[in-house]
Amino acid sequence: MLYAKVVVGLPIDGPFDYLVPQSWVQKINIGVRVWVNFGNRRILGYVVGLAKKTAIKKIKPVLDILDARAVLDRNLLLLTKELADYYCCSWGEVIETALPEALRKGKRFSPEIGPSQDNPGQNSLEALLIQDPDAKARWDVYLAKIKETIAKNMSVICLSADTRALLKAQERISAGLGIAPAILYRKRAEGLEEWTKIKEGKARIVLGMRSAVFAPSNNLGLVIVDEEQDGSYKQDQVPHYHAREAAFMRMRLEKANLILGSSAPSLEAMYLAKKSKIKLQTFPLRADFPKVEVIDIKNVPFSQRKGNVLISRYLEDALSLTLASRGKALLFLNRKGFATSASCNSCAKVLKCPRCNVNLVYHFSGNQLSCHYCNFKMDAPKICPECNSGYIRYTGTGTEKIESELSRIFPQARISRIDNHNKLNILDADIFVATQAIIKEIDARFDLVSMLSVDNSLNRIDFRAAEKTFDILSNLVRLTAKKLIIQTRNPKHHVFLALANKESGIFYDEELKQRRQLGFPPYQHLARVKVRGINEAKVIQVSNALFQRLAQDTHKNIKTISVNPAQPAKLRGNFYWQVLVRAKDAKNLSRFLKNRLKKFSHSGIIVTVDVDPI
DNA sequence: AGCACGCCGACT
DNA sequence: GTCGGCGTGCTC
Repeated sequence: MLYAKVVVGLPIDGPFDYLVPQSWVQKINIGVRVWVNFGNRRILGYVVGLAKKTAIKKIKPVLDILDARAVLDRNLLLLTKELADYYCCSWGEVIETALPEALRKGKRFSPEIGPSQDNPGQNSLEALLIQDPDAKARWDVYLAKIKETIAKNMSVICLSADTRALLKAQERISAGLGIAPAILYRKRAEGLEEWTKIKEGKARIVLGMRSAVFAPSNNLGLVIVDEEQDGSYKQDQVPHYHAREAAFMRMRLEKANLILGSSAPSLEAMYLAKKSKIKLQTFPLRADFPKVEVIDIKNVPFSQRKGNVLISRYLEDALSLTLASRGKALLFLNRKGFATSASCNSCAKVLKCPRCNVNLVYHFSGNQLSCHYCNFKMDAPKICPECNSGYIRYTGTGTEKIESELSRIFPQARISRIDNHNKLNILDADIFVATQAIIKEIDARFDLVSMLSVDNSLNRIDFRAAEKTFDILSNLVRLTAKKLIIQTRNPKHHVFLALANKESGIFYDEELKQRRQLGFPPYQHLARVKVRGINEAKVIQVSNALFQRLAQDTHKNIKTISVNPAQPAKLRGNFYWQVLVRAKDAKNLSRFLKNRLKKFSHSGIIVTVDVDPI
C-alpha cells in the first residue's frame, strides 16, 4: 500500500494522507498536483511526501493525478515549507502563491523533459549587498554576474519592486546582454507559457516581481533583489512573505549566489553586512553630489499667508532664486488632495469615512471628499450635514493646496502637480509638486528640491519612520542637481546628519543602535496578530482575551507586547485590532503563535498573523 | 476557508 | 411542533 501526504491551499496545516490506487503507484511523484475529496468538497492538493504506512483509519483515495512530472521540485517544496514555518501559515497556502494561476485552478500541465543538464558549473554561495548612489553602478555588477552565471550553464532570477522598475530592468538586460529575459507575472493566465519555458530550461534569465522568487528555474546560480529596501517585496495578504527573506532561503537551498542592491539599503540588509553575513560593496558618491541644507524652522519666519506652515521664507527665497536663473524645482509632499481634513465651523464635526472612520480628504478637482483607504467618494457639502448650519472649513495641506499656494506666491511661474494621471515633462513647468507614489518614476534632475513636512514623516508612530524618511530623502538626492533643502525642527536627527555629511554610516550606526536598545527589528522579530470583525465590541473583547492568553505564556525569548487598535482601526466596515508579539527567532515565534491560535476561534472574528510586518 | 452538526427563539 | 439563527469543530 502506498499513501500520499497531501497539503491543500487552506489555512489548515496537514499534511493529510490519501491512498494511492494500485494502478497509480508508478505514476505518482512528490511535487505533483492531485484531486482529492476533502471533507465534503473535491479540491486540489499537493503531494509533499509518500509513505508505506498510515496511522489514519478512514482513508480516502487520490481521485486523479494531474501531473506526470512534479510541478514543484525538491527545492521549491523545501522553500515553501520553510516559508510556511517562518510566516505562520500553512504549507499549502505558500504552495498556492508559488504556482501560476492556471496550475492553481487545476489546468493539466505536461512540460517537455528538461534538457540534459550539461554539467552545471560549481558555485560559491555568496551573498552581496551593493549600496550605490544610483542604479547605474549596481546594474553593471548585476549584468557581469548574470553573464558569468549563464556561462556556467546556470540560471538567474532577478526581482524588481514594481512594474516600472521591471520594464527598466528588462531593457537593461536586453541591451546589456542581448538576451530577452522571461517575464513572470503571477496574475496573468497566459503566464503559464513563460513558466513552462523556464521549467523546461528554455529560459535562463527570469525577471519578475515578488512572486518570481518561486520561478521554477533549473540549476539556479544567482538571485538578484533590486531595490531590496522596497516595501512592495512584502505581501500584504497571507502568506505575508518578504521576497528578500525568501530569496535568502532559496539561495541557501540551491547553493546559489545572492545580490541585494539599493541606494538606501534596509536596516535588515545593513545589519547582515555589519555581522559579515553578507558582503558589502559600496560605490563613491557622484562627483556633483548636491548641497544638502538642513534648515532649523523652530524660529524661522514663514510666508505671511495664514495657514502656510510648509514653505519657510528661506525655501521661498531659494525658489525665487531658482526661478530667476530659469532653473527647475521639485517639492515633495506625501499627501494627496487639497486639504487633509474637513470640519464644520460651527459644530466642529469632522467629516469621516463612514466605512473606515478616517478623515475624508478634500480634492479640489471634482470638488469631492474621498477616503484614502477605501476610495469612498462624496460631493463636498456646502453646509455641515451634521448640524445643517455651519459651513465646512478645510485644514491640513495636500499637494493640491501647495500647488495653489505656489501660484499665489509665484504668479509668474509655471506650476505642475504630478500625480498618477499626468506624467512629468521637465519642459512643462518650473516648479513641480509630487507625492511618493510617483517619485520613483521621475528620471530628471532638478536644481532645487525640498521635502515638505519632513518632520511629519519622521514623527509617525512607526519604528521604521526614520528608515522610510531616509529612503525618500536618498531618492530625492538622486533627483537633485544643485541643492536639497530640508526644513525641520529637529536638525540634529541622524537622518539629516547623514545626508548633510554625505555619510550614510551616520544614519545606519545610530538607527541600528536605537533598534537594538528598543528590541526592534532587525535585532528581534515582531509579529502582528490582527483581529478583524464587523462587531466592534466583540473585536475589542476578543483582542483583549487574546492578549491575556498570549501574555500568560512566559515563554523564554517570546514577549507579548501590546494590544491596541490597528491602523486604520476601521476599514470597509470591519473593525481591526492588533496584538504585537516580539521574539528573537522568527520561526519560534511563528510556531508559538500557530500553536496558541489553533484553539482560539470566535465566531464572526477572523485572526491573521503577519510576521515581520512593515 | 467552507461546511455540517447542534442547540435555542418565532413562525406556518 | 419545525425552520433557521449562528456558535463550534473537523477536514486524511
